[in-house]
Amino acid sequence: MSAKVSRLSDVARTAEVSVATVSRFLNNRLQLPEETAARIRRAVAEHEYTPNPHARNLSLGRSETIALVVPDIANPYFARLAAAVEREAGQQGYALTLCASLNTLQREREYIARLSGSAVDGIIFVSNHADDGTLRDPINASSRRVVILDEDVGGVVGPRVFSDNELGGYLAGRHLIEMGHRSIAFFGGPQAMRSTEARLAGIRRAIAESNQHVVIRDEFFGAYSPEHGRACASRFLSSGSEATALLVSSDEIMIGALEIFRREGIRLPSQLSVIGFDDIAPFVLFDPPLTSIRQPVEMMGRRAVDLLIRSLRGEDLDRVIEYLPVELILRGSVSHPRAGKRLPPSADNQKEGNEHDEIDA
Amino acid sequence: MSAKVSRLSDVARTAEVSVATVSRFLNNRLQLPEETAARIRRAVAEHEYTPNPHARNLSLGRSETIALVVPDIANPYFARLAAAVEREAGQQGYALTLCASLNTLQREREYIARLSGSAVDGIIFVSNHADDGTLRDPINASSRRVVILDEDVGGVVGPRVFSDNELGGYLAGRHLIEMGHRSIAFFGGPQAMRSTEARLAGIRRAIAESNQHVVIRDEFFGAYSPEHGRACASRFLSSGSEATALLVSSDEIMIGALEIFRREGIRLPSQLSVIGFDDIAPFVLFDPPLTSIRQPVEMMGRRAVDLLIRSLRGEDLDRVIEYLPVELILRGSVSHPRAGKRLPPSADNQKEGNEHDEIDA
DNA sequence: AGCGTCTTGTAAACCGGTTACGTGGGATTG
DNA sequence: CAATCCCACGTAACCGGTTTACAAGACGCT
Repeated sequence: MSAKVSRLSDVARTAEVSVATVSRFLNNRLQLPEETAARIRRAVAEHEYTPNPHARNLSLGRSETIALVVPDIANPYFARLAAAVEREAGQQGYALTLCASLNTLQREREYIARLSGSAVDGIIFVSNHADDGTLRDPINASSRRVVILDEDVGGVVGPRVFSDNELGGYLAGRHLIEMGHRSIAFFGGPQAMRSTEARLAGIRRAIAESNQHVVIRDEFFGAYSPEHGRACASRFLSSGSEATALLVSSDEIMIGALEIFRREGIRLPSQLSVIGFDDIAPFVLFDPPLTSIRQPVEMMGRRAVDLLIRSLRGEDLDRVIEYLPVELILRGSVSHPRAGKRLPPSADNQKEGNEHDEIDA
Repeated sequence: MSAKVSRLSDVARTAEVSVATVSRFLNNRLQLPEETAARIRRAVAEHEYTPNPHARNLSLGRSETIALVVPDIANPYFARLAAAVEREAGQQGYALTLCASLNTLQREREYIARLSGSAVDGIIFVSNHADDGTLRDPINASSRRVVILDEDVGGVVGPRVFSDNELGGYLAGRHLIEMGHRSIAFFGGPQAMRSTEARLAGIRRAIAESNQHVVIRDEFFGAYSPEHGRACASRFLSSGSEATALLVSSDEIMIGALEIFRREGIRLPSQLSVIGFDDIAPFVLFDPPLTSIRQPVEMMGRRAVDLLIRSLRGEDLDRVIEYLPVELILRGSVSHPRAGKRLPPSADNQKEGNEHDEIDA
């Protein structure tokens, strides 16, 4: 089938020069008189020569490959991130290998270990669980070759890129307060994480600036998962909370929460205003269309790649942290608080469908 | 920072044997008396030795890495596929490199070229546009190292994994007919593609089996994109089509179409019943929850990896084609056809929200 | 004693590039 | 005219593994 692949030496022989000459010529490390250059070009074409990447990697000590470690690629948020990272990496001449950590320290460490084995040149590292310290040391040990993305890992030095979570919390909080809400619930991610803290801090700043008496009523923390969303929503409803508005810290949590609200016949936004976070899912088409904080996912991916590659080239980026701006996307899931009292969940107030509330302009 | 990484020779020196002995011992190609074995094991541990992958790859001529070529990773459908592929590959000891083709032949060919350069051992190839023949030859030239997934590429020999698109069309068609629809519209993918043809063929089989007079009214073909979905929906509405039901060939197309239907105030399912295809997006939460054909995405990914790896090991799988079963997920977007006449689109029948129809059991 | 056969191991040739160093010859310079 | 420099390229040593070919010693057998 495919003819034997040609090697550098084949080209050299045909061009009647040494392998060194061909290698250096092809890598632009050598000016040659046009005649010789043409001979080499002709030989390359004739043999359809492409350098063997394994040999090149071994010789060069690098592979022009970076790894992206994410908890789960099927998650649309990480998928978008991965797409952006792949794109930018590709443009810079790097291939991308994909690693799903499933949020386990075990696998995360394994992937970092690939660095020292130099299977990949660098890693973009996204985790979304708290670190017990196990991650910090191996990451720091391979300094200049890791950038942290999306969620901080305590104690590592090195370039980091995040979305501006505090701003997200702030924008959401301000909007809710402006709409008249005075009691706000928060379905957060894992408690110990910087992003969760920052979002909460943002809400608090909005409260402080408002000069109103606003309280954060029900704070629930847990995994970025529909399960956690369902749990939050159930606890929220059965607590009989007086909160009239809700900030939900991720699409995944939102999806779970909405399932429960729908099942329990909670009408949005008249009985409860909600704001999402991430805005990756097609929230325009939800019932109602969801107002949401949008994360700058594409830009995060690109910035991370850029920092990593510059870092690999030797720049000292250890102190750089980028916070990329989020946006508030206004849709139909926030209204003024109304008197519509929510019922605690029970077996018999489940409805087949639910009515779509009118939306306040 | 990190101490110099150790090489095989370091281990050999410490263990007081030759490198060949260590290598063969570590690769289980040599039985050694316990005493020697222990010395080597101790030396390995002491040096924290891991073989240099580049050297290994060069020597072995393979890299235990496969590539997944998809049009776009951000697309949740491909993201799910990628997750499944990564998972299965990882379990079989293979790394996965991710390649976004953006549906361009140019890039698809580049990625296939990486095979002959042996940057990767094999490729799982997903395209979703028709091939003009350019793909067939390079793929066939690297036989035993490519598996085609999800959408056929004309003329290639080699293992292939698809979902059972014909069955999908059939299940959708049968359901619609059973619900009383006699005029069905079809928003398809690209016309020339096998998957599109198969789905249409499925509907036709359902019609034939029904012994009813059923017609397929508006067939629109185009890209798997929201834009195409919007275009389909606009043309469909302005054509004043009499179709009472609609099969939409992908989540992406559906998302675009729903935008238009919503904007034009079309009520689902009373004015129009719809069935989706893919069922990756959280359609439960849509308005109304969407009935949909679900593709066996996880299984497709796993099967593709399995076939590829067996193929790499030399098995002759050139004739195997797997069709994996789809399911019909019943939700709320299909009802009996009603008299509710749809209005052609105009500037003044746009509504802010839309009412949620009751759903027929 | 002589011989075949394990066992245990070594030396060296690969894999296919990159690159430090060297060299012959013509042009330039003191 | 010798010394120097530059051009155009060659030689060979890497990179760090795997693997083939082969050898020395132990052991058993005749």
